[in-house]
Amino acid sequence: MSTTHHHSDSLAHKLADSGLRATPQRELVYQTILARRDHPTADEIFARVKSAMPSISLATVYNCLETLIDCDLVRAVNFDRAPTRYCPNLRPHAHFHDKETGATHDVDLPDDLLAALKKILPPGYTADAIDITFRGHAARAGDN
Amino acid sequence: MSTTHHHSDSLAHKLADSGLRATPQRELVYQTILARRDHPTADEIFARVKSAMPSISLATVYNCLETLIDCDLVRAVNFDRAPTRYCPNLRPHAHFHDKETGATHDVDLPDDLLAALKKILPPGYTADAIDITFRGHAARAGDN
DNA sequence: AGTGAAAATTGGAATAATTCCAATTTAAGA
DNA sequence: TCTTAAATTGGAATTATTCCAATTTTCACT
Repeated sequence: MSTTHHHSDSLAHKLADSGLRATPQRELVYQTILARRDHPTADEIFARVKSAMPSISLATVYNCLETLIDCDLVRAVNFDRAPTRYCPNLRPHAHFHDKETGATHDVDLPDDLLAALKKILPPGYTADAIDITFRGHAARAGDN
Repeated sequence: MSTTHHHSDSLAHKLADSGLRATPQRELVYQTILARRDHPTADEIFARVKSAMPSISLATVYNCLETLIDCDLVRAVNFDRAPTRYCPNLRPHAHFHDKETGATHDVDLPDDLLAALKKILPPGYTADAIDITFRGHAARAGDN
């Protein structure tokens, strides 16, 4: 009925498609990533999830994340050597990493640009995935 | 006189520009990265460097790499959570990571594409750097 | 050439994200 | 209900990297 419900269903289906089970831990981790799309780390997800399910372990959070990634429900995002962050945006997009605030924003990637990118590959090379990360800063209110 | 010599000079100059010293360790690490542009890890660089200078330590290799990066002589390249790799190519380029062989190739990035990429940022966002990584595979000789 | 201060190197300990593992718990089907 | 495979759990292990304190080197200035 609710939007949340809708997402749970899609989770259950996607898991079933891969022959996996829809456990409470997996649902919770998924809903938590969906609730605030701020690219949390595994530790942050663990912290958020614990209040609703105090018995969950960090290992399980890692396991769930791996499962969600395998089912293409979540993407892992890496900036340099920093802890991996997790992103529920499945559309093709780049990431903007703000050096000053540490925040991460999604930047939609137009189809034509994606196509242009693939064209710069030498013949014989096939890209299954492209990761694009901008690093910089956003003008703050008051900047001029 | 030699090409190698030329590079050493540029190293010394770039270091001096930043008020840093051109030590034998820094020269050697830099020459080693330049000798085979195969994006080695710190451990690999350490192994290659030890034969010419057995007394060098891994900590020094890390220190030298950090220095070279600060002087813009070398770029750090990260693929997912794998160990950082080091790249002496200073021109704007993307990286192609071959899943099958593990090899990394540079892919030159045309100016117009770079410009097009910067245009997708929302107003107010400024990118100081863009990292682009393709993951995929290269057709092998014999593939059809 | 000699000296002193700052910078660089070194080995080893410390850190931290992630993975591994063996034991227990849970779930789904016969 | 029973069986079996899958999932979860806590803690140990791994590993790239950073930190640290002690030593060595370098450079500028006499």
